[in-house]
Amino acid sequence: MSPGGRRIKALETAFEILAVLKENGQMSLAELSEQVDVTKGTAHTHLMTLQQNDLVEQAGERYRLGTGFITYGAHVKNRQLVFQAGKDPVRQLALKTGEICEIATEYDGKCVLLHRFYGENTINREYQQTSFEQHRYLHYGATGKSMLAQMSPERVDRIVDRYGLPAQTNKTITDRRTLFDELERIRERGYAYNDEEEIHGIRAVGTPILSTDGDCLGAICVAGPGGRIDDERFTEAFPNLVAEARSLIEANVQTNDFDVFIN
Amino acid sequence: MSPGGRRIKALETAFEILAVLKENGQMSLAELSEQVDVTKGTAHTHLMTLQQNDLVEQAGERYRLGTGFITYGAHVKNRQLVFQAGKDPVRQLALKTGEICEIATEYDGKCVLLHRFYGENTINREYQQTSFEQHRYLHYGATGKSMLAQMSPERVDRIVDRYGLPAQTNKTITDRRTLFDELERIRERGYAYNDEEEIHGIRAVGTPILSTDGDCLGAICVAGPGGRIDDERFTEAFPNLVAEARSLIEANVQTNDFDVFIN
DNA sequence: CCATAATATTTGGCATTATCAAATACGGTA
DNA sequence: TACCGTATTTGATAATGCCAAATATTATGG
Repeated sequence: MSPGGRRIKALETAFEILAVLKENGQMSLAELSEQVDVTKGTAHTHLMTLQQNDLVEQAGERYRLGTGFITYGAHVKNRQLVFQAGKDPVRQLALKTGEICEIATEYDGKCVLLHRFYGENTINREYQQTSFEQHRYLHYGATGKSMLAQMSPERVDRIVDRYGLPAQTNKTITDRRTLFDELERIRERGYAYNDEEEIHGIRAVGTPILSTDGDCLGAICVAGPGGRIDDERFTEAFPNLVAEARSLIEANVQTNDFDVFIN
Repeated sequence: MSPGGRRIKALETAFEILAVLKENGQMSLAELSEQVDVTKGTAHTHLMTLQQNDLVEQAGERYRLGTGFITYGAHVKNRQLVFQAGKDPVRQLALKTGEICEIATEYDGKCVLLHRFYGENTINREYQQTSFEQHRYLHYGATGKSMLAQMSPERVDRIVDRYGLPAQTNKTITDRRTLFDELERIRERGYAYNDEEEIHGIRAVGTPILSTDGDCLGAICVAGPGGRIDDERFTEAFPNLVAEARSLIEANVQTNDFDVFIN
């Protein structure tokens, strides 16, 4: 992951500042310089440079992350093939099911949530926006497991070695053997279940999105509370709808019927 | 804007790299070092540091911006009061009108698009995702003008001095006098129109969102193609629906019925 | 109104290091 | 195998990031 070589130390200091700001929301210069372990003067010069580039903003005496991240983030998201090809079909999926639908991709062995669409059944604060704020473990959810199922066993092993299989609920897969069996079943079925493995009471059905030459571009899922998702929807209706969306998206990927590199 | 003082030069170099990468999408080391005007060695060390922090990723011999921006961006977005308070009402607005609805805020005299909700009428690629990738001029649209209308004349003057009033279509406001008149009318009405001022064929109705003590937190709007938005909807239905959403949001802001700093 | 304190900001100087230039390694091609 | 065009690493040094201390700012209380 981190191939030996030099690093720019000043940049690493800046990253520490950004990480601490993300952690704490907003901080005074004194708090910040204490946490990051640099003098106030140093922290100040860094903050000024970051501010000038919109990655930090200052409200009174408090510093926090700036709106520049929003535009950079949008750029990265918009250049994800699976998002470009998937946004319309997945939006349709959310409308049809009335539930939450997500598009995700994988980076560095973790799950990156790209977009979430809300169907009409979904109510206020049923889902945490903060899922976007950190990459999640792949073995937690339907999108993650869909993507794991597309990887070589060696790659899966390496990911598990690196991150382990921490539990999120009492149904989370925490055992390597169980995980490999599950991935096998996902490959057979073509889609993945998540039955309260990440959040109590939440079920989801997901499927990977493959490019023409078989690369896994990401995954999609539909998710909702168990109260609204009975076994019929969970095992019949949703898998069919998800498969349908997948076909649409993969057709989009093939025809490239969208602009990936528009400016 | 840039209060005198020192800067971290290495950080500025990193920002140049990020900006060039955003501009060009993806680049080889050679291209990049040429554009940024540093040696390949220097660029390489920077890229390694950026990559280690997920702000850059490497695909073969090409570098591009990384998924770390997505998580940082989500963090910033989720901490915007207007987004937390507005997301549910504006989603409802999109469902009711069937059109596109947006939540935006202002930073540094520009418009920052936070979120866009799609009603069922909206079709594939009707709107550019790239609006998220850069801050837009405030005088272009309904959200921007709503926010301008809440500022002091001095502040508006300073913004116009700084950015000018560039045209986007032949209906864009390009004259300071006209702008001030328009802002006055917006204040009287309580909402702003955008009749093809930003994009040919697109009309929008927007309104600011104010905090309890009168600060402007941001703005919302509903937008769609002229073909679907006749004068009745434009001047009657939409203003009412937008006003209704505004009331809901401002009530949310007051009661703080959401978690801004959840983790 | 001044004194006090706690903050942010600026400045001087030195040790660290970001940078350049050049050498090396790597990957594809003929 | 030799070649060429990449990326990557390395050595040396001029530049600068950093610390420590000085100054400015802002808020608070008597």
